[in-house]
Amino acid sequence: MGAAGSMPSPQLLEEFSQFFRLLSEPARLQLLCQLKHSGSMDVAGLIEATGFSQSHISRQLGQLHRAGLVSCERDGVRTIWSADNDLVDDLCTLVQNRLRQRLQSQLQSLAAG
Amino acid sequence: MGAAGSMPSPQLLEEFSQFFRLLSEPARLQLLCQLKHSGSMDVAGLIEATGFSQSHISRQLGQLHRAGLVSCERDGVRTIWSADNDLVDDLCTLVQNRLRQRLQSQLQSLAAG
DNA sequence: CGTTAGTATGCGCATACACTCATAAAAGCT
DNA sequence: AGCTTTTATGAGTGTATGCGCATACTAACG
Repeated sequence: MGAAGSMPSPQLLEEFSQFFRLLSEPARLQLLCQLKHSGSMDVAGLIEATGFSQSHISRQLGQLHRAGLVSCERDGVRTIWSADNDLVDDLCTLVQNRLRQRLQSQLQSLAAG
Repeated sequence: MGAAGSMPSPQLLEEFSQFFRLLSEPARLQLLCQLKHSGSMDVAGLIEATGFSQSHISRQLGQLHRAGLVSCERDGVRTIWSADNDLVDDLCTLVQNRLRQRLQSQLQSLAAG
């Protein structure tokens, strides 16, 4: 019943949704996880690991970079990318817990019903 | 440098991104926050609060319902909707902290540079 | 039944964006 | 200077989906 916190402003809602949109693309999420997993990689490594095209990877990394989720340093002509923080991991962990919890309750209601 | 956790499976990545996609739409996020804020509402109230069309609200609530983020109970011919858990609030809080932290560091580098 | 009120859905339009190809820009080597 | 390698970007295409209009379904009440 009774309510709780205050409503976020429209601008904040927009920022939230923009951020979540970044994570709503499997390719971007995969790139992020790959960088987390391997520490830091160049684009050739990401092409090898994901099978995506060079231009696709470059664009997705650009978006993640503008959002501050990855950082890069140039090594001569190459660019070495790395994941920048643990936020995405934390978000995924929360979501995964929720998914598990949901499947468990579905399992229970299936057994009970 | 050294790596950390293991890579999520492709299926899990797909589930994560599908979930985040749900939150990547300002309209859905607004509906969720409105329900959190007001406790529970019927569609008429949501139309009033958001200005969206009835069909739009019905569709978005349908998506949120399938994901288990909102629940509904029928009161005669009307349907009363309510937000189902705190996951989205927790996610938004994490993202908001990150946004604030990022702006603060930008502010610092502006003052320093 | 018919009528009315509330909700879900088929259809269409417009826009956003992932993805590719081709090409430009950047950085090193000779 | 050119030549090579690596990354970024302009242009185009196709698909997904937000959103509204109209309509069909569902449930109460006469």
